[in-house]
Amino acid sequence: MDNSVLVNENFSFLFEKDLLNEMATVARYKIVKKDEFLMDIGQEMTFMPLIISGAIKVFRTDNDGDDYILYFIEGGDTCAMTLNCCIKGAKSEIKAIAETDSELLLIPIHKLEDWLHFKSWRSFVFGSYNNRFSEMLEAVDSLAFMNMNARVLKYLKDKVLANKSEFLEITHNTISLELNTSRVVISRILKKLEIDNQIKLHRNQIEVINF
Amino acid sequence: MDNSVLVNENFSFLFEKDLLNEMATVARYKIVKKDEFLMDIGQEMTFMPLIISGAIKVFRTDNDGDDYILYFIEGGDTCAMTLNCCIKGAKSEIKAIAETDSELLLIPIHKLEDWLHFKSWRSFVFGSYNNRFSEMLEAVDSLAFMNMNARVLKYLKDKVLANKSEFLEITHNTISLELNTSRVVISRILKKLEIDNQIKLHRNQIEVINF
DNA sequence: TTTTATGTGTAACAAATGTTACATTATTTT
DNA sequence: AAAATAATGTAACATTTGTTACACATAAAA
Repeated sequence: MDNSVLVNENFSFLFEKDLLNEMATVARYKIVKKDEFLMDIGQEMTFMPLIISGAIKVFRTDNDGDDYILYFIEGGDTCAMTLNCCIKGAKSEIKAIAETDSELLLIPIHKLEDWLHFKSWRSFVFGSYNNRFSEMLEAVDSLAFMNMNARVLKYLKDKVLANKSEFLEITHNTISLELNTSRVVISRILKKLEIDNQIKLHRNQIEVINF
Repeated sequence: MDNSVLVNENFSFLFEKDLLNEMATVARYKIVKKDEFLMDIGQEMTFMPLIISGAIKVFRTDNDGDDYILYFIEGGDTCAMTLNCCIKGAKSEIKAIAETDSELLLIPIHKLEDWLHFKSWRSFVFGSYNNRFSEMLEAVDSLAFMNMNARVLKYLKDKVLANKSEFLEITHNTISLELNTSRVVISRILKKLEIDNQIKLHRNQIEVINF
């Protein structure tokens, strides 16, 4: 399948015709497998990823290497940090990892600015910023206003959306790493959620109920 | 003092001549006093505030009306949430209050998009997004990785920068409201910081030492 | 000047979250 | 099949954060 078909099939509802044509000539198609790194802290970006299918998870990492998950990005969207990097030639402040096998369209970063004369591109860029900003606010909401119990449940529900499945293949330990807490805390909370009939626990799998 | 002088005196180092001229014709000068509201959650924005002098503090509020301070914005900057609102005609997701008496230049929101053909405006807009995004990340860092003790100290130091003074006129109760905790917790931590020689406590005033 | 409201200090206790330790089970490796 | 590894369950305890209660000091209002 050539770029032109790919671009038109996935983004014709988002962008105007001239932009789609330009995109087809400069974009590069890429497949990333689950858990593959897209971007790490301090890394300089050379492209903007547009997500065709799948989902990406975005983390913040502290000096000790501890992670905290910020949000998931799904199809038809892009990562605002990349947007920033484009303009400033700066380094990434976040870490992005494929949540599922995903298809991406990589756009050279200088195109971000070049394409601002396209109305649809401006809407897309500012819309993406807006979405990322809202997700950052949600991350703050969780941390500032919710207890661990509610945060774990929100994490699971967000993950269901990103994976398009109520059956999550994940271990308690992984959850504890992504929420920067300990495995025992997570196991305790998950057990409470199970007794409360919100999830069902299996080895390596959590089923989210009544979603 | 007319608008033209005002705009040129404060933003000539930031924007190109043509843009400064356009700005002078549409901008409105406004003074806000300490603790005055600039923006509330759910409110629709009709202008972008550029900060000439002073500082603004930005909060997130939950459904119970509890606040959490996100960051301070200082001179020569603007609020990214306003930027979002411009494009989407959306409502504010944050609350902004004058931290000190401040001078603002109010720009009608549709200008955000109109002026994107100015290189200096694009840099400013994307730069502002970038700054706001970094500050959101800092807010997450505090919440996800730091204990209350460190968060209070960071809050005080940020406040020193915003106020350009190591003598902060503030009560323990106000701090507790802005960090969404209780007054007793704050008093306890402040006392520890004082014993630790990082601050000095007075009635209605905290002095931050060795800044 | 008396009264009232506000700000701060601190003890005692409660609740939430984090840690250590170890048992049990399932899976993978040898 | 036996041994090693990984995932989960759970008790006991430690630490951090939040709550209640009250004393005392200062400032503002009557």
